Amino acid sequence: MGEFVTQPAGVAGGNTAAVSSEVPSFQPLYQQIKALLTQRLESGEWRPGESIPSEHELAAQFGVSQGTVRKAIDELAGENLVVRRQGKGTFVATHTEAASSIFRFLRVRRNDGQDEYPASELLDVRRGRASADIARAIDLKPGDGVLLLRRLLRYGGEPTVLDDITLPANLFKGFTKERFDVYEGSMYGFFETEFGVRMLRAEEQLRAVAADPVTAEALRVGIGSPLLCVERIAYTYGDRPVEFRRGLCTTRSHHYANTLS
Amino acid sequence: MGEFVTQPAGVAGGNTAAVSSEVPSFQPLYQQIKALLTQRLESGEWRPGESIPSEHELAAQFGVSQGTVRKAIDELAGENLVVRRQGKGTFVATHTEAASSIFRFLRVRRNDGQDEYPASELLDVRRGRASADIARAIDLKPGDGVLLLRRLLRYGGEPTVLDDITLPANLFKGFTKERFDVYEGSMYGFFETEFGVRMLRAEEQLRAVAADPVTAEALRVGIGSPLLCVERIAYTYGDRPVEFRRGLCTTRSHHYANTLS
DNA sequence: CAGTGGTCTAGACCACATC
DNA sequence: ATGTGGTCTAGACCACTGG
Repeated sequence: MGEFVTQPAGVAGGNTAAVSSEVPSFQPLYQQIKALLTQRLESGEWRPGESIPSEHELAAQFGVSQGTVRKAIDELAGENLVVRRQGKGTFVATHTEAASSIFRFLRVRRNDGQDEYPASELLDVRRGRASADIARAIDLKPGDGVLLLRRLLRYGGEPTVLDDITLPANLFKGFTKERFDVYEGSMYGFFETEFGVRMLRAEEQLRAVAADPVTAEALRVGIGSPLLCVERIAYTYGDRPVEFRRGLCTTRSHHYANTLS
Repeated sequence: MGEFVTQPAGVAGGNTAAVSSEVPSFQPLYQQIKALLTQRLESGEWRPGESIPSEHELAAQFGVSQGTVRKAIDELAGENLVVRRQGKGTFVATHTEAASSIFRFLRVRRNDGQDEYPASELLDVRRGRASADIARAIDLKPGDGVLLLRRLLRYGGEPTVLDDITLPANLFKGFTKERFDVYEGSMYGFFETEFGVRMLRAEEQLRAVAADPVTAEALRVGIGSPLLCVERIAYTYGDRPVEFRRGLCTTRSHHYANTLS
């Protein structure tokens, strides 16, 4: 046991003597384990929805106690990289499940409180070059190839959100409207299964804007009507940004829900 | 040791025999400890900013191991009821600290990314009766006495957010504009130190609306301009709602920031 | 039944803060 | 030097799932 250990194992905190001015200057064992697991997750060693080895087995692999592995996995579960299921195992998180996490990246809700999953219609797929703004947002060079999607969300048939989505072209080679239309499920589920791009986290900025003519027609509101503007940058492993999205949303019979805790 | 234990201690999971159809049918020891600690926190046994007993001492009091107390406190810290400080102790969370948690309930940021704490001006304090809507929102009976505050937030002198705040009158007896004006710090800090009401969690609904004449003048925007409308219900211990708030926000040079994770 | 995650213990030692 | 939270261990037992 312990032959797979690539980090100073068995040290139990004895690694105080950092060479020079490093920021952490001390890293708990379970953080090292977590980093190793994250690496293996990112590498695709286990696919989304599959189970990873049991805590016991990982403990043996790394030559540490089960409690230490447990703490590492606890953090991964807290970051939604992984899902624990008692009695069954620990599974790589996936966007392709009807689990409760469907609304993790979808904050637009009906005012009456009913949970309704909207229908998504892809209106347009184009290829283009990143503007300076977009390039800065998703860490590209201006002029890099991007994919431009326009997408409409309908709640109960009512057009509610018009999204403009920008993706780095090199990560989504072979993207076509037809391929998306055939796919059943959420957009992030599509990205995950078809292109291996997993969205883990996102930051959003919300503003109120006046409806421009094109959006007004798509959402069936008057020109100049107030719309909620939601700009999102979504990140994958290593906090690398891989999507910029600008959504315009009618809030006649819907709202954006958020919890502060 | 162990004489303070009020729950089946030392059982180590042996409490399977629930009498009949109860929902949990089994509650981990650390959850019971957590419930006891929450109770003592709510009772005011320790005041905000004060330290609670050490893990070692609590373990002795409850007659359980330190690891079990630790897990209970971990969850309390996760819910921001309590703050851990290595080497110093565990402290009751407070809104009256310039810590990083100042922006926990303040999501309006400048577009340029600079963190600026806005100036707050209380424009009006009135007493009134709860409308049916408000009563439902904060769990009052229609006609119950409420406190109605109007408050303006300025960022760099620029009027940006106009808040209408409704509070149950019985929890805020003796509230006056003068008392607030004298107080230094955030509104929730004021509620906490002056009235013992601690806001722990909030739910918000965001919409885009057109500026009415009064708001337009206060925020120096044109009538009908799009404004971000933020409705909030804030909760204290036991998830009891104790504040309804409706804020209207210009998003010319500001935005509402949110992280999805 | 065996295998998995979940709880709990008792004790050791480390990092940090304070005196 | 002491007391605090933070890490780690080795092992036991429990709850849940599935064959």
